[in-house]
Amino acid sequence: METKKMAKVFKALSNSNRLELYLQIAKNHETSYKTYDGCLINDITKSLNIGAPTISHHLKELSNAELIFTERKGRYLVAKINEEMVNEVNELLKLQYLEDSKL
Amino acid sequence: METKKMAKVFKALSNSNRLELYLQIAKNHETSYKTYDGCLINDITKSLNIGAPTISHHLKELSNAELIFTERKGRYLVAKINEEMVNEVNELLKLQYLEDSKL
DNA sequence: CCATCACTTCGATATTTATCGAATTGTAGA
DNA sequence: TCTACAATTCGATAAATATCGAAGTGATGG
Repeated sequence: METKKMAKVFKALSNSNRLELYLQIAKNHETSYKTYDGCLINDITKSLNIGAPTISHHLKELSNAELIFTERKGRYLVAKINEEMVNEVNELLKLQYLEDSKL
Repeated sequence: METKKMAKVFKALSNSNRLELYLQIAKNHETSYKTYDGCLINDITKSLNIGAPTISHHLKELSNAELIFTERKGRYLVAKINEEMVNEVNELLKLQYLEDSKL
C-alpha cells in the first residue's frame, strides 16, 4: 500500500528533534555536494541537546523511512538526503486544482 | 519554535488511516469547491474500516495540526483543507539547490 | 415527539516511542 | 599498542497514541 510507506515517512518527521536533524542534513546536503565531506553527524549531535544514543536511533528512523542514506567515512558518519523520496512526498502533498478539474 | 509546529503537522499525517482520511478530504476538496456540499465525513467513515470514534479522534488531530477546518452542516460534518498550511509544509520540504547556492 | 442517524465523549487497553545511562564496537592517531 | 573519540547496542522507563465499545448529544424527518 502506497499510503503505508508515506505514513512512515511522515512518522519519521513527526518528532521535533528528528525533524531538526533531518533539516540540518537537508541544509548541509547542498553545501556538501561539491566538497563531499558530507554532513557530519557528529557536528549535529553537538548542536541538538539530546544524547548520542537518541541521535543514532533517530537516524535509523530516517534511514528506515528512506528519507536519507548514511555512510561511514572513517570514524565519522555522513548523511545524505534521498531526493527521490523527498520529491515523492512533495508530489503527494501538492494540491492539484488544475490537473484534477474533472468537473 | 517553527519546528514544533511542523512536527505536529507531520505527526498528524503519520498514521496511515489518518493519512488516508486526509487524502480523501484533499481529493474531495477540489471537487466540492463549486458545489460546496463539501467533503462529507460520513462517506469517508464508511470507506475506511475504522470506527466512528476513531475517525472523530483523527479529525481532531488533523484539525489541531491546522491541516483542515471542519464545519457542521445540519447533522453532517464537512471538512476543508487549509491550503495555507499545506503550502507551508511544501515549502519546508522543497529542496532548494538553486536559491541556496551560497558557495 | 419519537426514532434514527451523525458524530462526540468517556474510559479502558495494548502498543509504540523518545529518551536515558551503561556498556560495547570500531577507527584513528600518538 | 594504547588512548580517545564516534557511534551503536542494550535494557529500562515514562509518556503518548490508536483503537474499541458503550453511552451521550444533537439534529432531521416522519
